Amino acid sequence: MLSAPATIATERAYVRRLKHHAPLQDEDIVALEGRLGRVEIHAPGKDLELAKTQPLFLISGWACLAHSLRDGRRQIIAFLLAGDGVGFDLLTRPQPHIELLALTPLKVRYAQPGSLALNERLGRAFAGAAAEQQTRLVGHLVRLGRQTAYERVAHLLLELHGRLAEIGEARGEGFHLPVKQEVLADALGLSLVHVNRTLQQMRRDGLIDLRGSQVSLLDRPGLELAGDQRA
Amino acid sequence: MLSAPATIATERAYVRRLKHHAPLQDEDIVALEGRLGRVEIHAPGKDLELAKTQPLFLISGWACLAHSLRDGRRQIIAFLLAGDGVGFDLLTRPQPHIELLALTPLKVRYAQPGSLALNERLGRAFAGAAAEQQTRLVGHLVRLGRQTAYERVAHLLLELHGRLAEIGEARGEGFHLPVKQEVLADALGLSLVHVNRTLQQMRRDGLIDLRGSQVSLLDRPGLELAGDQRA
DNA sequence: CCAGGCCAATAACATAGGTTATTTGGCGCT
DNA sequence: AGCGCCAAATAACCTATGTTATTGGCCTGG
Repeated sequence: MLSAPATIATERAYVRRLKHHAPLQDEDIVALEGRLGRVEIHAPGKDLELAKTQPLFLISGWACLAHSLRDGRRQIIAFLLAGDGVGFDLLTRPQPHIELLALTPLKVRYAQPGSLALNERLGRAFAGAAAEQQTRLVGHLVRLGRQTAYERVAHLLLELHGRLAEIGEARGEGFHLPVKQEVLADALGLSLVHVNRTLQQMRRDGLIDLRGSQVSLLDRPGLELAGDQRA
Repeated sequence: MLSAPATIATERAYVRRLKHHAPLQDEDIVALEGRLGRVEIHAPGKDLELAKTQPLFLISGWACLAHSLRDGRRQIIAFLLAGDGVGFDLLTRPQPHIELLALTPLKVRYAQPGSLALNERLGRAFAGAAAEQQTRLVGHLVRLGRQTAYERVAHLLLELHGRLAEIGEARGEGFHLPVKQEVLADALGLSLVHVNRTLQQMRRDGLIDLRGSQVSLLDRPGLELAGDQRA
């Protein structure tokens, strides 16, 4: 059982996420919660060992899925935020050589192994959530394949802001971006230095404000013009 | 009903594919076939309008999923070969702005809309197939984000050869690559010219042989050294 | 058998982005 | 208050890849 209201709100980001994709009944939630287990907190930098662990939901904090090459190059496959699930269904099913990395202090809740699609509605909810992740994956692929550094950064900032807004972690046009530029670089397929250059340029262009790890999207139309990838 | 044995073999590439992921019974196949419908042939260059169409299996030929940006830049998300399904489950579920493009004369077989996971076994088979596509998608992402042109080409050639071998369309270390270099470029996030340069270089390095659209992997260890992305 | 197209192959040049190194600016710790 | 550390910010230089253009082979249609 959960205690304080504030706790409830955050503990259940994943419920809101799932409800977003299918109209879940109270009984579904109960059934789902029945399959959820212990909560753990991990320190930033911790590798959660995707391959060996049970599926889990992110309660709070940022994580990422990353693939490292022999020589140390690293590609971040996806960012994971509160409410995101890992290890269910398809997306984020264990894959060779992919690690699940805590980027901030991370609170996760583990689930029983095996599908949590306990009924039709939950099935649709999980499928919807997985499809959403998949869409983001494709967007990321397009970024890496065919967008310039400037476009990639703009596109990623918009994506993150949108996702954070959905889970109530944005403040208007601003949000907290708790990652080093090195991490952005590994996500965007760029060098650390060039990420910095690009951020400076966007700052000079008046598109964003950046102080510490606080970002503000000052000129959303401008950012969308720069980053959007519609046909 | 199918007529000639040769036809059976190719018509059912998707059955072999699914069996690869779960031990299907004859009754499963029958049930599945019952939900499959008309066969169509499309000319190269044809956009099959992913969003408007039913799910389908590729019977023969090559296709791709592609995303085009406003200014004409294009990113190929995935290559699709005989036996691959499109529009089922997650991967290749209709997504905004993504087109399904025939790269060669293409024979496809449409399915009833809705899930074809008619039972437990079929469900696992489809999930497995989707997971496989997903793994490839992630591999592609790493290619685009963190590999050099040379590495990307090597990695893609190995992937294609592997997939073609699985469906009996490779000849030893060689295979037919029925796409223009422009298409490779759009898949690899490179320019046409640089793809050509890179192929020439690999040729000079004795890694591949290239005559017309026939490719041979002359030095597999060399290619793997160049292209593999294991940690 | 020639003309036109298409695509691979090159060449020459331009640039986005990578690399290495140095400086600056917080910020916690003693 | 001063030290040390880490990450952001810059600078200078380098290179992989992009761009634009030209050429040559090959096939196809007339």
